[in-house]
Amino acid sequence: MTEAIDDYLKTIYELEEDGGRASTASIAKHLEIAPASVTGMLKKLSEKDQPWIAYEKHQGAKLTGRGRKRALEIIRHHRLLEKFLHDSLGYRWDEVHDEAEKLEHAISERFEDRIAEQLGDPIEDPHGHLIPRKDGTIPERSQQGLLELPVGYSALVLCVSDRDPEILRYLSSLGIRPGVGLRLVEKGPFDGPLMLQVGSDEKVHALGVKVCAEIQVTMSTKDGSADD
Amino acid sequence: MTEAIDDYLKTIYELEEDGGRASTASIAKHLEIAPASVTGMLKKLSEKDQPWIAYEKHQGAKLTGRGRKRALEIIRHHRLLEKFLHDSLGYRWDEVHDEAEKLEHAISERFEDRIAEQLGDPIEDPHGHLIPRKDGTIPERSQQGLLELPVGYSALVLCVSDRDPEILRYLSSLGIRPGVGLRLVEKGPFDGPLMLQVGSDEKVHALGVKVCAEIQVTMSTKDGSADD
DNA sequence: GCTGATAATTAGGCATACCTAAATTACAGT
DNA sequence: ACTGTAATTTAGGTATGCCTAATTATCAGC
Repeated sequence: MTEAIDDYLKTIYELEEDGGRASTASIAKHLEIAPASVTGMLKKLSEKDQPWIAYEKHQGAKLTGRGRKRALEIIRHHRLLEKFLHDSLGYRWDEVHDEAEKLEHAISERFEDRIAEQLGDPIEDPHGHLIPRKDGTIPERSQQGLLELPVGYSALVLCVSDRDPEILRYLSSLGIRPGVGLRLVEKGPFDGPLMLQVGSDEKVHALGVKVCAEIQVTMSTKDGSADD
Repeated sequence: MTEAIDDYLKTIYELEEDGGRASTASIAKHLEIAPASVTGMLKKLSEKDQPWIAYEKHQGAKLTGRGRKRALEIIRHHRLLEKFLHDSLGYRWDEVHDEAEKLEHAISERFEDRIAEQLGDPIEDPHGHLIPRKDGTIPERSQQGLLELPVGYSALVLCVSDRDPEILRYLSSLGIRPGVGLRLVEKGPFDGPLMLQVGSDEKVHALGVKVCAEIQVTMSTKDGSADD
C-alpha cells in the first residue's frame, strides 16, 4: 500500500462516476503524469492475487469491490480532514484541499475515528461532498451539473469542486456555496455565460462555463424550496 | 526534501546530543537500516551545494547550521503534534509517538502554526520534551539521566523517552511522569535495580536499569523542591 | 609496529514510480 | 474494407533509497 496506489484508486473512483470505465488518458490527465506511466501501474494493480482493479488492454480500468472500498476509505479520510481543517482549525474552504491531500495518506484509523467523533460524524465536507461511511459505503443523492439545468429553473447548490482554490474564492465572493439557491435566468449561445441569481438577491451574475461545470445542484421548485 | 532526509537529520540531531558526532553505526541502528545504506545517504547529504551535514569518511556526521535548523523544524512538528494529539484529540501519551512520526512529514507550515496557536504555544510535549521554537532555536535546561543521580538524592522528572509505548504504560502505572518527584533510596550492585520513591508515596519501587535510562531528571533538595 | 576485531565503505542489485520515444492498436470516416 | 488519427502500450532509462556481500580502514592491545 503506497501513496501512489491510493492516488490511482481515488482517481479511478472519481472517473468511474462519470462514464463506466476510467481510461488511461483520463487517469494520466487527472494525476498529471504521462499515459505510459499509467499503463504500467494499471497492470500492477490488476495483477495481484487480490487485484484492486479490473483491467484489459485498451479497455480502461474499473475498480474491484476491494479497490472501491479502499478508494472510499481514502476519500473518507480526505473529506473528514477537510471538514476538520475547516471547522476545528479555522482553514478557509479554499485552503483545505491541498492540506487534506497530503494528510489523507498519513493518518491512522485512530485519527480518523477521533476527528469523526469530535465533528459529530459529519455527512458533508465544506464543499458539500458526501463523506463515505466507515463501513465503505457512501450515501447517494440525485444531483446534476449546473450546466444541465434548463433556463428559467431554480436549483439548490449541493457541492462544488474543491480542486481549484481560485474558483472557490471566486464562488465565495458571489455567495455561492452548498445550500444556497440559484436561478438560471439566461444562457448565452455557443457555450456562452450563464446568467444567474444567487440566493434572494435580485442581482444577476454572469458565470463562465468552466466555473459552472464545477457546480452540482438539485432542482427545486420556482419558489426556491428543494424538490428532492 | 524527502521524508528519508528528514529522518536522517532528526536522527543525527538526537545522536549529536550525546557525543559530538553521529557515527554510521549509531544512525543505522536508530533508523533500523543497514550501515551501508547510511554511508550512501551521508555522502548525499554532504555533497549538495548547501550541505545538510559535514561528513568525512570514517568520521561520522555533524549537522551544518542549515541541517540543524531543518532537524529542529521536524522535531517541532513532532512535539507539537504529540501535544495536539494528547490534548486536543484525547490520545494517551503512549499512543502519540507513532502517529506524530507519520504526520510530522505531512503537515504544512499553516497546520503547524494553527495547532501551536490553538494549544497556546506550548513549551513541552506530553513526555516533557522541550518544543523547538519557530525560529529554529530550542530552549536549554540542565538535566541528567536518572541513572546518574546519587543514592539518597531527590529529583524531579523532566522528561521520559517516547519511543517505547510499553515503557510509557509501565511508568504511567507507577505514577512517573514529568513534574513528579523521585527519591533514589538504593541502587543494586552490578547495574542492579534502582529503588525509588515516587511522589509523596512512602512505597518503594524497584526499577530496572533499562527503564531508568529513559528518564531524565533535575536534582532537587531533600524536601523535594527543584533546585534549578 | 603489528595484529585482530570492529566499523565503515564500496560494489552490485532490487523495487517503486516516474520519464521519453517508438511501436501498436482501435476506431471513425470514406 | 481501408486509412489516418488518436489512444494506448512497449521498450528502455532515471532517481530514490534500501539491501547483501566483499573489501578496506581505524584503533586498541600487545
